[in-house]
Amino acid sequence: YSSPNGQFFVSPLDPCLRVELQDLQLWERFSAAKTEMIVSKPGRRMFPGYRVKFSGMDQKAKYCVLMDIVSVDQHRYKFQNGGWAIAGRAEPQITQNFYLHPTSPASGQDWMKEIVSFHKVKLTNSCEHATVGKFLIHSMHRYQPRIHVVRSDDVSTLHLQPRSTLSFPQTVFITVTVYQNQEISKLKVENNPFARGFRTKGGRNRNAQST
Amino acid sequence: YSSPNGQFFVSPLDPCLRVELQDLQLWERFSAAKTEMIVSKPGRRMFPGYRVKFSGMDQKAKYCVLMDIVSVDQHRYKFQNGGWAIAGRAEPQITQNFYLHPTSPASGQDWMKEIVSFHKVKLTNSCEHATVGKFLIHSMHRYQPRIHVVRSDDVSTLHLQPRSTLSFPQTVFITVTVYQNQEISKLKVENNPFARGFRTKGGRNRNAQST
DNA sequence: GACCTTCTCACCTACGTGTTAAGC
DNA sequence: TCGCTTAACACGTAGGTGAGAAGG
Repeated sequence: YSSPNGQFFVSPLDPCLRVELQDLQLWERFSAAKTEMIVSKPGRRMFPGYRVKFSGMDQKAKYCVLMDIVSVDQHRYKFQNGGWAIAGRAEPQITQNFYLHPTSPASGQDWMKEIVSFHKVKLTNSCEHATVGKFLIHSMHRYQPRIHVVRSDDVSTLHLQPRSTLSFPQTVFITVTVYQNQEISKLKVENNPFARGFRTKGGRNRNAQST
Repeated sequence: YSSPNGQFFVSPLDPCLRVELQDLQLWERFSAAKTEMIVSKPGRRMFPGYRVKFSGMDQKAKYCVLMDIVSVDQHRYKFQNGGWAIAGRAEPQITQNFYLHPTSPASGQDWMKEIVSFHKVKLTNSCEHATVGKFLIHSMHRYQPRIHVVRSDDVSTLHLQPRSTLSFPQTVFITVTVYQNQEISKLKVENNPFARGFRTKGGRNRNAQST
């Protein structure tokens, strides 16, 4: 279902619909080093932020857009000798929790007008802190963010309706409470504006993805 | 339709519904000095923030809550000799633009659970900057914010459905681009946390309304 | 000890304030 | 000149960073 470069996704349900992952180069640099995302009690944003662009929607039809994060496999991982290794069976997967993008419902025209951003969602490992916009997931597990598109403006019956589900392999990540791979923390510091305080005095990368 | 102290409002459409203005004392101190609100091109928040509390809703019914801002009279005003005076006819009123509270639609139970805040809405005098959550209004005119409650979860037909409309006389204000009355700017500085930098070194009023 | 989590911190981004001076 | 608007500014609030120490 993907285009040659993996940037676009096509849904069998809605063959015209196209979804394009933003900051693709950045995602691929992280992915090549095995992306890590911090998970914390109060919740931590993802970096890079999850942002997509839609095209091929019916301009006048109404759509809802959702996001969720699902397990990629049944393993628990550990970082050992500079690499990731399997370290036993996964914790039982927590019930999927969909996050409805606050623009929902909106017309295809509105969705396609500008980039749709999920950069404010947070990852938490604490049930008590798991409120709307926070995904409750386990540390040391591999996850995949996904996008769901539902052609409807009835928010109350979304779960009953057919949906197009799309995911980008570049966005798979392992959750950690502290970064394990120095290459990852280096990429974070170099590209996340909020971590600018940790950059070496060189002063490059002033134009990276803004939040 | 109001309770003796003007704090509660009752709708003929839904006699059980009660709406209570928050920060009533603060609003009344501003109102006594003739409230001014800054209107700017990029948009300016109101202070005090517009916040209400609902009670008497049907716990399980679905409601949408909207806000708008309407002209109080047909005059343009000017500040002269320490007071406000009429200075000609009003500019033609701009088409009413409803702001749907992002919690909509939600159950009565959800609406009554916590204070419903519109403190993030902004006032602008520029068509180009008038996006969702911004009210386009004229400077030097008098306005009244209002709340609308619609018993429905169908966002697409809200304008066709019966609504309960409520307004608090304490929240009437005159728009300005620069504060005219020193008493108003003093009240703003003393009570708005974001203006703390302009307070005299006394350090009082540390516990005023937070945004 | 080994491994992972939690807390606190300095340092940033982002943006809400009234004031002031310049603009029209 | 007068009246009003705009833009730049210093100074706040609010909250997003990874590092490092402490805890389990």
